[in-house]
Amino acid sequence: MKTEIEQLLASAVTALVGSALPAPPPPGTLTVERARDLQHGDFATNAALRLAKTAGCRPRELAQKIIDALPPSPLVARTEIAGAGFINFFLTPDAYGRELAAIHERAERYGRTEGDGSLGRGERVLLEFVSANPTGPLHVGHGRQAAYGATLANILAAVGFDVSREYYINDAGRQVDILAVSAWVRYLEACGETLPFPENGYRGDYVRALAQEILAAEGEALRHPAATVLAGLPPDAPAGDKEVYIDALIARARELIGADAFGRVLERSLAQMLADIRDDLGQFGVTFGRWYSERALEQSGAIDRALARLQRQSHLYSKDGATWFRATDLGDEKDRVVVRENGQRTYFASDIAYHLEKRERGFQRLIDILGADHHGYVARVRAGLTAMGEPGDCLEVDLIQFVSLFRGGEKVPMGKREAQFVTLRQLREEVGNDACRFFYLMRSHEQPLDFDLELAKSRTNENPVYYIQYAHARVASVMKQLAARGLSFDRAEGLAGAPLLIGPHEQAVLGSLVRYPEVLEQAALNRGPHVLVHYLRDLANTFHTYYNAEQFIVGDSGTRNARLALVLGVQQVIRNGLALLGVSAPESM
RNA sequence: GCCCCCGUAGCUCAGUGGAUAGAGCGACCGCCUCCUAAGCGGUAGGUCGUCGGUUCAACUCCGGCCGGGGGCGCCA
Repeated sequence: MKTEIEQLLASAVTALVGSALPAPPPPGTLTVERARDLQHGDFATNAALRLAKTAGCRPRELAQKIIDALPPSPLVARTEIAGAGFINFFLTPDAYGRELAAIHERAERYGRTEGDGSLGRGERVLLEFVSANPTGPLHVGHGRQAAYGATLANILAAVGFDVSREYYINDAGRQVDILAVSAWVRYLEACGETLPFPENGYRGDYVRALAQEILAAEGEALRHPAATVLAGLPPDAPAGDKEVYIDALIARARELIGADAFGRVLERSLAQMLADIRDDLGQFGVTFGRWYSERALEQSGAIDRALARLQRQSHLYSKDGATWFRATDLGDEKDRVVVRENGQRTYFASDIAYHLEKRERGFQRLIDILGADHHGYVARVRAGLTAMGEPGDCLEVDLIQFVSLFRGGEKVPMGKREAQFVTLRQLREEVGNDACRFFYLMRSHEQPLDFDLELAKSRTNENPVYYIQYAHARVASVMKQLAARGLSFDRAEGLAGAPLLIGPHEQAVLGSLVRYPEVLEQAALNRGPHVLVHYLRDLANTFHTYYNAEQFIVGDSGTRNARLALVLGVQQVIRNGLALLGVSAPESM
């Protein structure tokens, strides 16, 4: 609808070039927007205000010329000049009737666009999100990233982007060795050994579960006396350095049980963690087209290729025995190590290799969704891409602010390495998937989120989750009522009767309903799923208001079908919107 | 010290240059003999942190302060 009006405006202004206007207006000046106030019609444009200076006349005069040049349209009932020079467009009842028919016709595809006419124009986008280290269960912060990423992917796909979703598995570094050694220490405990747990180990209960699996698979073959394990190790924190200690412990484990057995412990632990993460996300309705292994990346030689490419462009140098990337040349605040003194590549090295590889696979746009604590990382990866000859702006990073849980007004303490943290799984089980996804998406991702557990769980009118779902269920209820009275819905008659929908509440519902496609585009452009959440709430509100004000929707035979066409349209749009959010649309509640 | 995010109603937050700044919750007052009251209507509540700048127009853009959160490793 909006694009049709914009096209009218564009053709009017184009017709004025040469007479009232010296030159065609710069792109982006000819936009129409939803009027905020009903008195201002349906759409408004400030084009005359913006073009008045170059036209050399007063805004209101130019507005009149534009109006005179507007081609006739079945959508526009009338126009007016308002305020300093706004042009307001009032739509015909038929304009809404057509859109309502489109909702019925396109059904679950309503709002979706694809191909050249769409916002995305089929551009290939790689959306990488969650990518949590497979060293423990997902926590509530990952949950927000998962909900955000999955919904953003849905929205981008709906407006015509060709979206691929990917999870990058950091399975190559030291942290998985730490996971393995943590599991082995718990295994030794399970065998009956007594030894201190490393400060820098993973101490969550899930590690004990891993130990039990190892015990079941290996028996006591990997058992060694605690004294042998600890002999000659440096002191752990607080007396010593916990990093040094755990590295020594890893080396000791390899030495005692052998590299093969250590590898089996590691593989088993990794596989178990990944299975848990995958299952957790799957239950949350979050799936990926590809789970990309850092080790696979390494084995493919991609990291070597990336480093060679940097070397060739003279972006690398040696200092203190390490190899550095001259990131400061490209906007980063300091240079970054890519190969450590001990010969190991850094996480950053594999990361830029991964991003290069994404480009090589043909993705025009790379979107990373990361926790807010990763913001420093943006400039350096972008610098890396630029150094390798890729456009730095092909990478976009959306940072997701932190989540705080509240229970009865009290903040729930969370910490990653401590045993006490709240997992996504616990959260989902406590409040349910629908409430969980809804609450995660309710706020802008740029805003820290206070997640109120009591509110999310409550089945009262305080809880915003059910409000939208209830509107959907209410329409289903109306249809049941219709059937119970031996009546049926005549779609053709309903759509033909759209001009009968002239009551103020009906107009309000129609006005809200037809905004859906615009809202999707706006949500996509802003990378803001919360825009959709707010819209659905607004639509549900206009519907509930109508429902309460209307005496009896199925009652009057003259308007019955038109009204049913309207409320079924509401139901369809709500269902489509909730589907993008990953929230169910129940038939009854 | 440097970098990022934020500051809007009592609380939680929408509003990325336009017309009289909005919503939910909380508070107060109303609405069920009929399609689900998980609903609806109404009232109260604001110098948009602050000072300056940019322009026809600033909550919105720019700069300085003040306040809150986060980040600055040869960790990931």
